[in-house]
Amino acid sequence: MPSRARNLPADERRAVTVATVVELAGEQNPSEITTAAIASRMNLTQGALFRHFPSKDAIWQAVIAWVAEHLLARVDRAIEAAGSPLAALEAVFLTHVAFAATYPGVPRMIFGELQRAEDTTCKRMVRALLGQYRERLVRLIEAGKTAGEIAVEIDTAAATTLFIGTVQGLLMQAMLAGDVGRMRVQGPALFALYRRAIRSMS
Amino acid sequence: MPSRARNLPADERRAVTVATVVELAGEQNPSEITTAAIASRMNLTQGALFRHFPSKDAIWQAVIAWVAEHLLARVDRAIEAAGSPLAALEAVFLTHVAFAATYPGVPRMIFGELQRAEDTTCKRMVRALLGQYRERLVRLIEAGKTAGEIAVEIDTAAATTLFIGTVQGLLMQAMLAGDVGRMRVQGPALFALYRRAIRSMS
DNA sequence: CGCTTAAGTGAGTGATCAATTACTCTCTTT
DNA sequence: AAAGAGAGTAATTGATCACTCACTTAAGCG
Repeated sequence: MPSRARNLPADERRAVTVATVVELAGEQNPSEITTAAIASRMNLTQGALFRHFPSKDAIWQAVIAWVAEHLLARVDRAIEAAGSPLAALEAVFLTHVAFAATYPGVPRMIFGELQRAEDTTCKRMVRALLGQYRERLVRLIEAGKTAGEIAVEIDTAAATTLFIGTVQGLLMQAMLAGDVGRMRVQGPALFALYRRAIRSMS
Repeated sequence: MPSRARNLPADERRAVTVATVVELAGEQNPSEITTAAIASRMNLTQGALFRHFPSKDAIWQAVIAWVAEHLLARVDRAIEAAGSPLAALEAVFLTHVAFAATYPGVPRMIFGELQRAEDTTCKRMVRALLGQYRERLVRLIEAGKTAGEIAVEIDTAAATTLFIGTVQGLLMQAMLAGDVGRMRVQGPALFALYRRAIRSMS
């Protein structure tokens, strides 16, 4: 969202920068996004960015913080609105898929950070985000077991890994086809399979 | 595998180069591997690489061709040795996981290529590889349906996506923990969940 | 209005990287 | 043993990138 307004206050400029990076990451390989490209999209000179961020890495940290905040907020809202643990899992799944379809750059960034070998601040932030996400899944799966919706003999850790992998598979399919919109269409069929994997045999 | 021999014949040098890139990709972000780093690992000067490859991109193409050849060969061997479609699916799964654990750089490369937005030769090769892989999965799942091992009401396309996603989830878990070895341990539990998702209810 | 402060400009700088090139070394073949 | 071909060296080139800085412009406030 390139604003026409000039001389934005610092916090707004930072927010616009984050939004711009998310937008650019949806169009190209995140690791190839240059500060010049970010600035150009914002109708700004490249040097101006460094008035608001001490380094390019700081920009990435701000972006990841934005993602963590918004994704987890949406997930929590989906969980609250659901009537049962299994319904909540489905709502989280569809929320996650919708988020990825809305901001296709986000999964690309997450992938990119994870495949980095060194333990950077960004990678640690991504790891923390996934940890919190996984925490919520564990809680739902355990609740589903006591509610009788999910088979008690299921390995909870494996079930969370499969949940994330299910989203992942959908994402990879979409990246292959270059069509993020199809994710929303294929999502329900994939979750149906996931439900078969974990449901109790009543 | 840096060879001590100097002045290798061209085809051997190309093979060593591919092996070196696969090795390096297991240690660092593939997109950050420089021609200087490859050469240095081979005890060679950077310029020498360009005697054998016209460009850096050509090196990547050779690496992806190597991956496609070896991964598919292992998968096909696993399928042939299995006694039933469902057993073959499990064998493919474990083979894939073992391959990723042996060459941790390979999934990193695949991810990296897929998240590239432009339609490069490398990305097309990765897409072709995944297409052939998916073809084999479709064949096994259809065979499993007629054999009564897999529920006929399953969406075959979704089942292949889930299969790949299952491996994917395992990989992401491993990349997060920085421990590729644990993949082999957690593999069976994950495939058990996948089996629950697709098996027939006899 | 005038002054202060924050935001933005635009031309750098040094580092890094893929690719090139002129030259040297090392095999193989006869 | 001589010679030619192929493999490797080492220095270089041009492009790109993150980051800097002296200067200019705009916004807000008494």
